[in-house]
Amino acid sequence: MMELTRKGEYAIRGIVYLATRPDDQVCLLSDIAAAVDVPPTFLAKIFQQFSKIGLVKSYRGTGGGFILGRTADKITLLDVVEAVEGPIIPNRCVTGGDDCERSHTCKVHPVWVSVQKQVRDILAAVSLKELAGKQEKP
Amino acid sequence: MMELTRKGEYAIRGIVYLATRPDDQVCLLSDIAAAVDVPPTFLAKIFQQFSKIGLVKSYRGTGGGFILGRTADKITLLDVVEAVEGPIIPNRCVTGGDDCERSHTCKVHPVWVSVQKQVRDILAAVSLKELAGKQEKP
DNA sequence: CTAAAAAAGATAAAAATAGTCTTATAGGGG
DNA sequence: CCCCTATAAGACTATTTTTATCTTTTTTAG
Ligand code: SF4
Ligand code: SF4
Repeated sequence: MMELTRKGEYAIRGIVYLATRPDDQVCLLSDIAAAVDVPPTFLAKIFQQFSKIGLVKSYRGTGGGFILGRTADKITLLDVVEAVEGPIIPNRCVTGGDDCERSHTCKVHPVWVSVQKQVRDILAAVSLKELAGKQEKP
Repeated sequence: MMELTRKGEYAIRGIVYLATRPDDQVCLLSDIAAAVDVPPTFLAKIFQQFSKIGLVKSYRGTGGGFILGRTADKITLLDVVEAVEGPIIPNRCVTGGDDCERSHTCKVHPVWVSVQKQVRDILAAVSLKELAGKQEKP
């Protein structure tokens, strides 16, 4: 259970690759797709989602492509995963909107709250900077 | 992402209810299904899976039904969830069988290992006894 | 023998996933 | 202005998974 979809996996690979490139280099989608071995049309959809929420910035037309929307240390794995997979919801009672009428008395409910928090915390603690292994200015 | 399916949710509800019953009382599937508001035929499939791995013990024929396969304190949420949803696999590189050829160098891989461990630990720490709120012998 | 109850397997509708394809839009260069 | 390149957006499709239901078989108490 709880498996990341291909879309999520592709999303991570794509944006991590982008983070390894020089900060100001506009990257072609086709180059990214080839580098991380993802169907280009599928990756296009993913990057469109990134673009909408500002994770990446896109340039159209000749010389166009993608760069990160903010510096790599300000983008976490949680940002990336939630961008394409939606929020981390281990069960329907932890959507924030209190979906299950049993949740007030249910002894299982707090377990899912805990799972959600732990997973979010782990993913939020990892930035693209670390994943890309960018070297600091000397 | 990572949402428990209805099957998983139903499975938990069903077996937790069973754990609230007196230890030696054989319960009808139809009673359990009604009590936890799950389609009886669907719950039947779920309890068949439980039965196969010994989480519950089934009795066929007249007077038949289900009881827990072992005491409630020896059955964890992890047991229940994995019984019907399969192992906790946050990404395809943490199946145990090392599926992704990138996993040796991939910086993301350890994150999924960590997620998997945390979730498993949380679920394994909760037993049906706690969930059922069984009272101790005085 | 018979009625009750779970086991097993076949079937099926609905939803999610994993893509593909086509058209529109924007920008740069000649 | 026209053409080439590149992303944006939306329609479309195939496959897989989920969520069941139905039917037949097996078991067992009485
Ligand atoms: S775990 Fe409890 S609160 Fe959450 S969906 Fe299930 S019954 Fe409802
Ligand atoms: S996170 Fe890394 S090791 Fe895991 S599947 Fe993705 S590329 Fe492979």
